Amino acid sequence: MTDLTDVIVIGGPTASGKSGLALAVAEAFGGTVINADSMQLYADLDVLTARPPAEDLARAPHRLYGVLPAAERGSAARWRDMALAEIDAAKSEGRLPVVVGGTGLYLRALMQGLSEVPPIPDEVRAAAHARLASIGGEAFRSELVARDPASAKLNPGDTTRLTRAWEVLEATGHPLSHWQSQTAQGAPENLRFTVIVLDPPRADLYARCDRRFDLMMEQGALEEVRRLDALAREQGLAPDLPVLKALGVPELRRHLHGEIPLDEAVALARQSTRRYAKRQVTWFRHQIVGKAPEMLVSHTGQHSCHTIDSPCSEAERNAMLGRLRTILNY
RNA sequence: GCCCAGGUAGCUCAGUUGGUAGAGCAGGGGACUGAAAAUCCCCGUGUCGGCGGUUCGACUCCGUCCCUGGGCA
Repeated sequence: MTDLTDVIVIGGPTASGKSGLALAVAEAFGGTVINADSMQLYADLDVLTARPPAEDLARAPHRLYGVLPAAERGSAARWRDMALAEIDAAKSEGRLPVVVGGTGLYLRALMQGLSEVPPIPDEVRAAAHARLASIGGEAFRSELVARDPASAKLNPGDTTRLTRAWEVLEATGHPLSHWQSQTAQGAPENLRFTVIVLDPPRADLYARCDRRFDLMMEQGALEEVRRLDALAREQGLAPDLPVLKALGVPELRRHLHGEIPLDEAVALARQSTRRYAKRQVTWFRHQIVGKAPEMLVSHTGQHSCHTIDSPCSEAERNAMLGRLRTILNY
């Protein structure tokens, strides 16, 4: 053995069976499951984010599920810090960290690191939004490009990245591209990642997405959104908070506000779930699997990446556990 | 059986006075560095229901047959 700590990373689109596989791995190797899903982080979304049920939580330690209140904003950097801390904690208990989730950016941030951009004050951030809202995307982009030519690659409609570029320039005096080219956290030391990416056939995946949303409705998704909606009203939550953008939340809220019938809300929510799954497939294909070699090369070069089709079948799952047994020398 | 209205992309439909088709949705592909379940970008060839006919040329006009709605018997 080495002084490295093995970390299992499980990614893939929503409803592909990640959580089930993670639990199986954790049970087989004495692991701790660590959430890498941006929405399962929030306490107020339980059924709608398909958080593991109580009986699963009882079978292995689970971390970073439901740890943030609705009013807070998570971020890739914040999650990375929390995840590294949990990996350390698991390590000190002699448990295998099993990081699982569909937020590709988080997983890549964990394995590859982010640039070290100074924190942006809330006022600057608010100013960026205000400016964009007052002059529009085209003009906002033009202004930005005049000061930071590298941001010319951004599309006028890409408001998220435009405001990010603007606020970094404004708050730090350097363009975002400067930070991105000059700083990088890199891969964490003393960790060896074994990445498993789930990639079910598209038709199966979509069928599972649809079925799962129906199941969420049966489990009280509407009630959950009703509570969240009431909370948003009482606390005057900002409409652009991440929780309020979780799949199904905007659609079900529209129904609760009397704008659309329930069946239409459900159809729309299933639709956005499928689209999201497709985006995830693209992300994992190019940003994780496609970049795995360069991303995974770190202090030992021993990391590995595996893609499997159907983690739902007992056979595939057992085969994967067998491979891990070899990799982990267990 | 008769009378209407339709049969055009996976779905719902446009299609100008005949010059071999285009929207929305669905779907597909892609981007992605502190909001990422976010935010964006790109992609439309299909026996125009079948077969005949008129015409230089038919999704378009004529005939006929098939199918689907609705009405009358």
